[in-house]
Amino acid sequence: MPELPEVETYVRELAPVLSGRQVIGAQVLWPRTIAAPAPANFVAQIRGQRFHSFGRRGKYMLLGLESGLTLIVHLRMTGHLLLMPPGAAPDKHMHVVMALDDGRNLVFQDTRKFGRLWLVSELGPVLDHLGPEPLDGSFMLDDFVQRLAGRKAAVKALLLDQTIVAGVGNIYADEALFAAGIHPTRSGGSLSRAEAARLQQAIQNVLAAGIARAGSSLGGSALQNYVRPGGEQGEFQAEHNVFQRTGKPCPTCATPVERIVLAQRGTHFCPHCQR
DNA sequence: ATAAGGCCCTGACCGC
DNA sequence: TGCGGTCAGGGCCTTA
Repeated sequence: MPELPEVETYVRELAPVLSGRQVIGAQVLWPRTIAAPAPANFVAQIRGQRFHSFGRRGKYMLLGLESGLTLIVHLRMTGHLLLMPPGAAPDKHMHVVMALDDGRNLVFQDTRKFGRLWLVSELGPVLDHLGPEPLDGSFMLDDFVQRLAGRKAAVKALLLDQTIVAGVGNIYADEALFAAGIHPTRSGGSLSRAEAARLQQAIQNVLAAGIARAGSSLGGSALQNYVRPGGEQGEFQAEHNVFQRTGKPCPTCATPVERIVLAQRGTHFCPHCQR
């Protein structure tokens, strides 16, 4: 599933190939994909726009256009933003097709239809709810400690809350808790300052490592899982210590990795190393 | 304010 | 082989 490292990989790989390209037309095949504006207005407004700048906030991709509008893309579970050569075969999961001036198509494809696109002049309404960005120096220990203080919810659930820290999803939450040696069911408020500091550092480390390996592609078909804009897989799954490794030995102590359900999410951890 | 649960979706997988 | 049921899950919404 696309989290911060996967979205960052998208931005880095799309920037050099999309920069300066113009959208000459667009089709919306599943209207609910367009969060704003109304789909007909989205089609009218994106026509003629030229890609100009590339950024990311949490799990949101920010594709800046020359006019000042921004195309915001959230891939959610199974979304892909693919750059397809001329004449590539369409499939039923392609919900938005943007024709580019070089003959290629920029296609939003999403099996489960949870992903969303916005075309907006102001980012605030879409992004303002997000907590600090974990890798740009705005993720401060004092603030993190304060956000966890008094919280009874499991620390794993709090890591998935995008208002506490932006961009962490199920994979990197489990991996960060493992790296910090913290049990996922611990309440947020029960963490000492030293534990919060370890967790903060672990979040930054696993996200940076994920980016360095172009994200995590898990088993299954390309339709279901993260692949890069050109269709290639990421490589960070080879470095997962606990995520989707139920029953396999913990790399540190060889205790079998356990799986529980927490906040409606599969949660993987080492019962010996994480306390 | 916080926590918990439902909802959106559909392919993969399981048991019969 | 075919079929029905269950599962996965990010963010948003409702409820308590």
